[in-house]
Amino acid sequence: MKHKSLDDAECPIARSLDHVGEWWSILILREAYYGAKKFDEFQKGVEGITPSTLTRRLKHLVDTGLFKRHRYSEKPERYEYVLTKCGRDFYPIMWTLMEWGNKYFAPEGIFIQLKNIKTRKAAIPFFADRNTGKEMLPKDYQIAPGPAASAALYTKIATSKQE
Amino acid sequence: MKHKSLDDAECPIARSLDHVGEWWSILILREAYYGAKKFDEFQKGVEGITPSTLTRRLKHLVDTGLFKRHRYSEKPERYEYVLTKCGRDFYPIMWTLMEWGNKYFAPEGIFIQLKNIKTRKAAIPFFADRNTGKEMLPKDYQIAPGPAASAALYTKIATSKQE
DNA sequence: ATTTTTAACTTGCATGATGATAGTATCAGT
DNA sequence: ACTGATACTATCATCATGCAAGTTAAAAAT
Repeated sequence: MKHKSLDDAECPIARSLDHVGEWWSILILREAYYGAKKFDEFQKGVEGITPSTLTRRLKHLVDTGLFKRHRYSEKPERYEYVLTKCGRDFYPIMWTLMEWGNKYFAPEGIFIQLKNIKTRKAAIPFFADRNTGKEMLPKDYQIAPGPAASAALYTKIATSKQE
Repeated sequence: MKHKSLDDAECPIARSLDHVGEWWSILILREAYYGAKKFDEFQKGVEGITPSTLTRRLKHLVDTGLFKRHRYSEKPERYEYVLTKCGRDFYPIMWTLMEWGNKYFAPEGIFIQLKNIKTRKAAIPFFADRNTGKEMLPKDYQIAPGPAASAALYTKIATSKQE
């Protein structure tokens, strides 16, 4: 789809989506977390993606800094796609998407879940605030303008009655 | 974009994306968290969206259970879009997208952030595991097959070398 | 009484992105 | 020479989107 870049929007959510908001991008990242590095691994893991789309998406993810394209073979020219720090730090979004999906869209039961590697116990993740050490509940927090917010954004948020 | 539904995929991430994976959807949800309910509020808040796309997206979000279309006026036929529980429970994904965007794509500084309503202090969210009460670090956790996983999925995950 | 405004869309068209399918290029091994 | 692995590229019909304008219907303003 044609749509303008959100990279200059005054909103970190919009900017994040500018990097991973297109179809397939997050599924490609999921495969990377599973350990995929090579083109074919992504193609097999992400069911239904066409090679041309995979090429485009990988290129975009490399261009915006989530993957690094690394040449792992000289003679036959071969590349692999490895996550950068930025790409690795995407994991909280992956985890929350997984939890939300498990909660609302898994009537047949849980397909995948997070497990503690040592104890083998399924994790029950929740948000906590480092200031208090306590759980962050939506009723106690709201989105507020930060130091770099423009006057317009400030007004927009100030006059909104958040849920 | 034309693409098959991921609703039957054995992956909660794919299923979640089936609901909110299209362009604009998450931005529309963001506006809902700001308090938007009416069509025009969404259109003003989500910069650049066209009314036809907004109509389609709202319809999809209503169809898949994130919003409820509620008639708030009889004489002039008027509807508003209110979040369901499922839609409200999307907030962790919104929060993590916001944090990730603030961390990597906000060179000018923070535009918006989460604040504790009482203390007015900016939150520093992190994941904790209810089993241990401690922070969940990616190195200690991995994606594992759940009770409903098929043999094929089990094999796929078992043979992957996760990062 | 007439005009303007508000609210919630719909319609039509050109453009751009995607899915399906097939094909290319290079090298390794048999 | 042939097969297979790896990493794509090419073509084309179809679908989704952006853009701009129009619609409906009531309320509010003049």
